[in-house]
Amino acid sequence: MRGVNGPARATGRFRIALVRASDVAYGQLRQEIIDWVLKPGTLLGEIETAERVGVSRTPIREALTRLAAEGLVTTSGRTAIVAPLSRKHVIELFELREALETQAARLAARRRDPERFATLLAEFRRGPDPGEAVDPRRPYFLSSELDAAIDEAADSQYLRSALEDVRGQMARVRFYSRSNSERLHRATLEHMQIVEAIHSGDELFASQATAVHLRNSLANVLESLPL
Amino acid sequence: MRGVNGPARATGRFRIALVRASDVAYGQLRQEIIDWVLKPGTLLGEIETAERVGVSRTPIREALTRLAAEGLVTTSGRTAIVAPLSRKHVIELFELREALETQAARLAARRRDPERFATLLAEFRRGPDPGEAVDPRRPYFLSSELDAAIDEAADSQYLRSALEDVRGQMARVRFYSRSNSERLHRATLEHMQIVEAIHSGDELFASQATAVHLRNSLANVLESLPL
DNA sequence: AAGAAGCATTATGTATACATTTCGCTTCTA
DNA sequence: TAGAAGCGAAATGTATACATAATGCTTCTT
Repeated sequence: MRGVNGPARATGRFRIALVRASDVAYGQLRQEIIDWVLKPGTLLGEIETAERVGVSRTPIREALTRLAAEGLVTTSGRTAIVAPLSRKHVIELFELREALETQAARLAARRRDPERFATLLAEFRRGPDPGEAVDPRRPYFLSSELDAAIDEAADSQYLRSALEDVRGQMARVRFYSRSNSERLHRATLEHMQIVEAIHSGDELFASQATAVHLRNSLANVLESLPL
Repeated sequence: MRGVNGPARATGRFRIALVRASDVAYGQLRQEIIDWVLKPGTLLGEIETAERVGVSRTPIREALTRLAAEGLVTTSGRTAIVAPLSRKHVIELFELREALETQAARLAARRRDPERFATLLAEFRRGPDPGEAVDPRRPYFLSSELDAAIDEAADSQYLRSALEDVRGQMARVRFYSRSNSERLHRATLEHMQIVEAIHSGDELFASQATAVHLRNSLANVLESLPL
């Protein structure tokens, strides 16, 4: 397999940025771990993984290193495995998440652009247009909109990158725990309360409402988690 | 340079674990960054770094990937540089640190072994033995003892690993900001208050005392930081 | 003289070769 | 039959070869 390497290709005046093989490997493995195609504990042999993904061992190694730093892969001795995920792991994940999200909410309340959160609040309050079908994915969309707005408002680089790692883990947890429409509704209400607190610049209540939301969320996850 | 590879060597019934070249590279680069031998913004070319450290590019690449995940190296496009460190970076680092340390203190107060923190408190209270010289490094030693005790008591894996990354960054900041003996004394008093709070199981006060300590610490760092 | 174009050097990204260890299987022995 | 020892296959760790892109310098043109 010669001559397939090189990170980018220039064609005329346009530059077509070919993604690096290590990025492809990282993205694919990450998605497969989140989607439980690769289950917790699965052994990630370099050679086997390289052949499966279709690149050589070098970019696989880099991808595995990155995933290990992100917490999705654990390296026990010489071998890399998909990070285990027990109830204890989930609980500890939420302990980190609580630390990060409450701080992010507090900073967001301190620095937010009120316009931005007024708009977001309107989106939360707006139901489906008349005659339009209810989009079951809308709560998830709104939730990620909120995450993005908080990240932007909090404007704290290190906090943000720590949160990104945690969200990757959360995606994996959420994929496996069954979503409950009753819980989904209540979660949306909790999100609205957080948006309101940030909008009004109430740091304390923003962090408290976030803490409450996370406790409820953890309880729901643990309840619906078949582990 | 052939035949120098291989991760471990078995000799008789003892196994002498040879460290991997990537670990050596990681450790050396990390220390050099923390000690400001490699200053913020320094370009870390793979070839040059490999020759300097004395290994090939492969382990250097892994070390750089790890350092990037840890936040000590920034990768802007294709090139890796030692992570910049402005006042803004320091402030944002403390925003993350506040989130993590207050949570760790809270969890530690919840789960601590009272004996452990009673012992630690005694160590804090004990002055130098009669006739013994005052050890100027003692405050730093006590501080890291406290960190270890909190990590152990909090018993939360993800939180701990996030804290480890932050502490690496902090070591770099601390190395550059001048230590002030007046501040050092007050910091020790603040530490004692944290130990007391955790010892008595007072979660709220443990996190509050930690927050206060971090604010004071940040103020001191910013004051003595020649950036 | 200033700017653009082209070429050479150098760096990164990837693949692969090779040394060594580890792990599993077989076989031998008590 | 159980356990240990030895052998072989496979995997990891490292070095290096090679392809391509980026960078800087020279040169040509207007």
